[in-house]
Amino acid sequence: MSPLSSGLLGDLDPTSDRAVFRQIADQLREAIDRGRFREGEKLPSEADLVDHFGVSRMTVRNAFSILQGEGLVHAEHGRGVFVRPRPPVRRLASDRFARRHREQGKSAFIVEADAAGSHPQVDSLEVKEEKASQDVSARLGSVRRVLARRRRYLLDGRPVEFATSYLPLDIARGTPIAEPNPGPGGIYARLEELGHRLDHFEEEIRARMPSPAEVKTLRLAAGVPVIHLIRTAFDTEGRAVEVCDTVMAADAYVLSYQLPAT
Amino acid sequence: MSPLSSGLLGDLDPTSDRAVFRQIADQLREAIDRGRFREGEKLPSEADLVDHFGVSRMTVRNAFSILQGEGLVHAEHGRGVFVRPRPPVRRLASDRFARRHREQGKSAFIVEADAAGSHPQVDSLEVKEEKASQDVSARLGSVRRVLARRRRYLLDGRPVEFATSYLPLDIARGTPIAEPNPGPGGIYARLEELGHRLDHFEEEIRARMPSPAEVKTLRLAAGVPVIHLIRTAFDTEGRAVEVCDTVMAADAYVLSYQLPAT
DNA sequence: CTCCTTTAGGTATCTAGACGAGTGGGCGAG
DNA sequence: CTCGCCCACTCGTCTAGATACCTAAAGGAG
Repeated sequence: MSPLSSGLLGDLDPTSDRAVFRQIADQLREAIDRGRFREGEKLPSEADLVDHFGVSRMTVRNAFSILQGEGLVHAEHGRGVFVRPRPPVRRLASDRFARRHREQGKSAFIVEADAAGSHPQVDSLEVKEEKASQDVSARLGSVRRVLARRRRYLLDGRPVEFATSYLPLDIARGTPIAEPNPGPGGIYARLEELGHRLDHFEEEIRARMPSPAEVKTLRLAAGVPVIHLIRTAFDTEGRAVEVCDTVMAADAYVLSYQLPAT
Repeated sequence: MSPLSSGLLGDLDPTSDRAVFRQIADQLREAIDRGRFREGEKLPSEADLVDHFGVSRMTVRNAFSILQGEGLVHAEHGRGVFVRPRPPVRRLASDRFARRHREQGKSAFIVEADAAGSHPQVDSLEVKEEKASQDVSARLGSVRRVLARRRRYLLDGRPVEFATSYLPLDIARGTPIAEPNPGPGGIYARLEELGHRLDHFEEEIRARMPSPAEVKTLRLAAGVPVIHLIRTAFDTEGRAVEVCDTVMAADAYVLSYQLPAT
């Protein structure tokens, strides 16, 4: 019964080359951008728009699917289509692996989330030895088998990233690193105790659309890309001692780096 | 005419809860992942799949639209649907603004692309004074108006990124920085000549789906996110002397950073 | 008052078909 | 042999339903 309170949306331009469903998407997008619909607010229903624009339902759904692909809205079965709220983001500073942050007790993720007032969780822990992929082997310097540590991170119940660390067996086997809980300061603290003093990290960053498996693991909404980060840790002798492969929900992160100008 | 050479695709599972169009998308995705269809290769036409699976055309199109959203395939009007080739990527190293790279002559982008054997172009140059956005003003330390330098970068004819640099007027006005071509070494070289010795940069990285305007400017295919990078340059006195806002086609870039472990 | 059922209003999926428009190969006219 | 046209194939857009299933609120049974 909401006859689309007049003024929110305009009319179609039948002379335009632009497809009708695109015009509808354009109008909705603009209305959202202008704040006519606020975050979390319900958009007009498909039926409302069918009436308003005098088009068939598929055309309206087509328009919505564009906006979904852009990550602007999300549909809830049986409820409606809503403006997607921007979730709070986690900022990753480039000094997040500084030694001083390791001295503490808990893992970096937990400490940081607690400080930000969120409720952190770590999940689906798995530690096992396995064959190194070609890529990991190349990064670690031709290792055949590795210790893999898999885990998923959640913030206030929402999965935000999952990561796998790979370590050469000659370093990790039989050490606390091979335990589910490696102890205070995480595996970097253990690596240093084992005599592998860390020198620097190298991070490679890509962004892409998630695979279906990633959508499931991170419970991603439509139109949310992932940030794929591959970090390699080097000790003072120049040896790569760990590769960490991380996939993050892009809408939950801002990465921050400092570069010297020299 | 191509009755879908048997074996490439299987059958539907009518007992499955999974929607038919998802099952079709799953099969196509798996076939692509397994290399049954190679990069650039044409997938079966909509009509082929309608015959093969015995479903309506909209159902097949729905399946294709999923794969398009994942960035796996792209459709060409009148030709077919093709496996999207992975374009060559540009690697951005974290030392790309090191002073030694500035001494040369040409801009960083040109030098680097030439070295990689590609044909670089810079485009849609615009230099003008304007009101600072709230965000830019905050980053530059409460400046009201700024000099904005806009440009777009292309590699072998393909747009890969566009960027806007913002500089405080008291620094840039009346200098070569306000010229379309700031001269060898780019604006960072000019800033140092003007006495603003650069100390470090701060980069903030986000990934998201592009706006329609960004799709147009970067000629982005469906299912390709953008990397949004905001760099702030600081001089040795701790003053922010430039903010550069860059939007990159995510499928064309790998960013690389070095972090100290100390 | 609580709990279950009903029902109205949403979206999800699917069908069947129509017309438009871009592409590229074949064929006939010259 | 060459050029231009036509046609088959292909994706793009749109219509008009039908059925399924989910959600939330109203109403009735206990």
